[in-house]
Amino acid sequence: MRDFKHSLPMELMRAREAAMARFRPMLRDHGLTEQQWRVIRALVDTGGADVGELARKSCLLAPSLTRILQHLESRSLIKRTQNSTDHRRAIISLTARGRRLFNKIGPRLESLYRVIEDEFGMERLAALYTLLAEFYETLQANR
Amino acid sequence: MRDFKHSLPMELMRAREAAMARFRPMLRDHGLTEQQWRVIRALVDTGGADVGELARKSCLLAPSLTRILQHLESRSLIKRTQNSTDHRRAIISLTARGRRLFNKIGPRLESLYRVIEDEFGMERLAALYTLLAEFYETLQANR
DNA sequence: TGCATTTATTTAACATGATAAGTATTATAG
DNA sequence: CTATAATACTTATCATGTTAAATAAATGCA
Repeated sequence: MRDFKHSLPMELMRAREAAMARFRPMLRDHGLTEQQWRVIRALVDTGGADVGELARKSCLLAPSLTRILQHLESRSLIKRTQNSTDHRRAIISLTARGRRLFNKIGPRLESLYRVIEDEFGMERLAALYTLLAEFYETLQANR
Repeated sequence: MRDFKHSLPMELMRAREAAMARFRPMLRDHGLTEQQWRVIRALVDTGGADVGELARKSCLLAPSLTRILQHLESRSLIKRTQNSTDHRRAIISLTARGRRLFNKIGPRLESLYRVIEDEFGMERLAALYTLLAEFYETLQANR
C-alpha cells in the first residue's frame, strides 16, 4: 500500500495548518475564529448576500454558518434584512462596527500573507494556486 | 486587497474537501470518521505507538486524539498496553478486529485513490505533492 | 534525598464539521 | 386554485478543532 505519509488529504491539511498557524493568533486577539473571519470577508466582497451565497463564498456548511451568523449578530458585527420578494431568504450584511473590525484586521493579515509570499516565492506560490484550482476542477467535473 | 478567491488556506481546504468527498461515504458505511481512519492507518504503519507519536502521524491534536482513542477502544478496535519504563505513556495498538477492519477498507480506499490519479494525472499529482511538502517545510523552518 | 520543573496525557469549555430531520416559504403540476 | 414538490434555512446530534487548565509521572538540580 502507498505510504501513509503520501496521503494527499493529509498533505493538503498540513500545508493549510502551517499557514493558518500564522494567521490564527491575530484573529484570536480580536475575538474571531478563522471561520468567522471568512464570513466577514465574504460580506465585504459581496457587500451583502443571502445565507446560501455566503455559505458558498466562505466554504462553510449551512449548519455551521447558521451558528456563526447567530454569534456575529449577537456581537453586532452583522445585520439581517428581509428580502421582500422571497421571505425564505434574509440578506446578511456588515454593520458599521463589522466594517471597522475588518478594516483593522485586514491589513495586518495581508502583511502576514506577504511574509509567506517572500518566504516561499511568488512563482512557486502561483504554481501551487494553479495546481490546486485544477485539482479542484478535475474532481468536481467527474463528481 | 488581494481577491478573496485567492486565499491560499481556502484553496487548500477546497481541494482537500473535494478529495475527501470521494472517500468519506465509504468510511461512513463502516462507521468510521476520517479522523478515526487516520488513527487506524497510523497504527498499521507503526505497529503500535504512544499517544504523542500517534498525534504527529495522524495530524490530530492531543485532545481530539484522546476522545478518538476512547471511542475506538469502546468499539474494541484498539487496545492500550502500559509502558513499563514510563507510566505516563500507554502504547496503543490495533486489536485483531481493528486489523480486519483495516484490511477490509484499505483496498477500497486505494482504488478510489487510483481513480483520482487517473483523472488528474500522475505527473501533476506528483508536482502537487512536491509543492505542498516544500510549502510546509518552508513555513515550519521560519516558524 | 527532596523539591521545583518538565513531559505526557487528559479534562474542560466553547466553536465548528458532518449528517439527518424539521420548518417555513415559494414554485409547479394538474 | 390547490395539493405537492422543491427551495432555503434552521435544529438536533454526535464527533472533532482549538485553547487553556488540570493531572500524573519522570527529570534535573540543590
